[in-house]
Amino acid sequence: MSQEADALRAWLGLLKASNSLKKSVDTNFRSDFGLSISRFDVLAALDRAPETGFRAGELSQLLMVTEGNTTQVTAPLIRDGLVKRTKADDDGRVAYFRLTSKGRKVFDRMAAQNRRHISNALADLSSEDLTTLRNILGKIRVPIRDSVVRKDAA
Amino acid sequence: MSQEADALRAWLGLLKASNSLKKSVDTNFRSDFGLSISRFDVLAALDRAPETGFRAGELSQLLMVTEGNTTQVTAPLIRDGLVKRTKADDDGRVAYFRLTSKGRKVFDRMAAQNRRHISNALADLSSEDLTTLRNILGKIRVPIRDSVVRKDAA
DNA sequence: TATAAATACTTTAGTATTAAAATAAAAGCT
DNA sequence: AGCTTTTATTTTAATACTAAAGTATTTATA
Repeated sequence: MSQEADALRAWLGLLKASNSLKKSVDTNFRSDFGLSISRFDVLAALDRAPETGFRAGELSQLLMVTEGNTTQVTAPLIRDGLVKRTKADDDGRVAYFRLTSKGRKVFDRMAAQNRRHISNALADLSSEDLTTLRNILGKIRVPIRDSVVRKDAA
Repeated sequence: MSQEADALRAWLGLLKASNSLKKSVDTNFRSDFGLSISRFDVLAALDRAPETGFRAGELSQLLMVTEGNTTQVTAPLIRDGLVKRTKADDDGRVAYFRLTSKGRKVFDRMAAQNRRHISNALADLSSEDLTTLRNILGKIRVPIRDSVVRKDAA
């Protein structure tokens, strides 16, 4: 029965570790590049896109955010010339997003700094720790919400 | 040198696990109690407060958020009668926050559901996994930002 | 081929958050 | 007692996010 308590403690530890490291990454990005971690995430996703870029929907799925969020987070990146938004010529509804060369340059510098930052934060973890961590995290099963209102409760 | 890559992968796994479980907890809280995870966090902190409650500053520290945030997150809880805000009578600047009995009742139900939810999400982790996870997470050292502008750079 | 339905995205309204400015009260000089 | 500084909290302006409503555009169908 103490499994509940142990699980809860582990979860709180997970949340705390992730929050504080994330906050530190964000602070660094903001002061060194004037960009938030969310904007960095967009650049990182687009860096792996094909020539044509990603559609808004694809980008949202990769970033695990709503499409409305994608529209908004990309806006300042477009304004600042790091991302280019193009309308598909075969379907007027579709928008493609891709990195500009300026965007790629900025991303490369941010990514390099981020690798160092994270590597430093995890320096006390052995190579085995890193593997173990990933394995354990992989065992977490996020509960699917089952209480979705059934329209036809026949 | 591939430590950097391994560390980065572990970090991304950590972020993903924590984000998705947090989102699922939040979704449950909202649909079952109409409260966000942030508001639950306030109730949880106040549940452990002494009779007098916590001051705004103490609460902020515990929650690891700014005082401005505390003012705002508590506002709707006060409006809805789950939290009581009292001015200290010996120091006009200080505000104390504590749970009302209604607040405590709501918290108890939320906490119970949360324990089940988390326990379920971590059901595949052995008792040893839970310990190992906490140990590994404890090895993470969040980098202190050293670039603070020194006013007297003599 | 006109209209209905579906799709792709953007906009809007609201919550959560921070940093910085504003407010108010207490404490420390002189 | 009257300034000045410090302390405690709130308010304001801005970013990030979601859900739901709105806008086009395309596809299906009668």
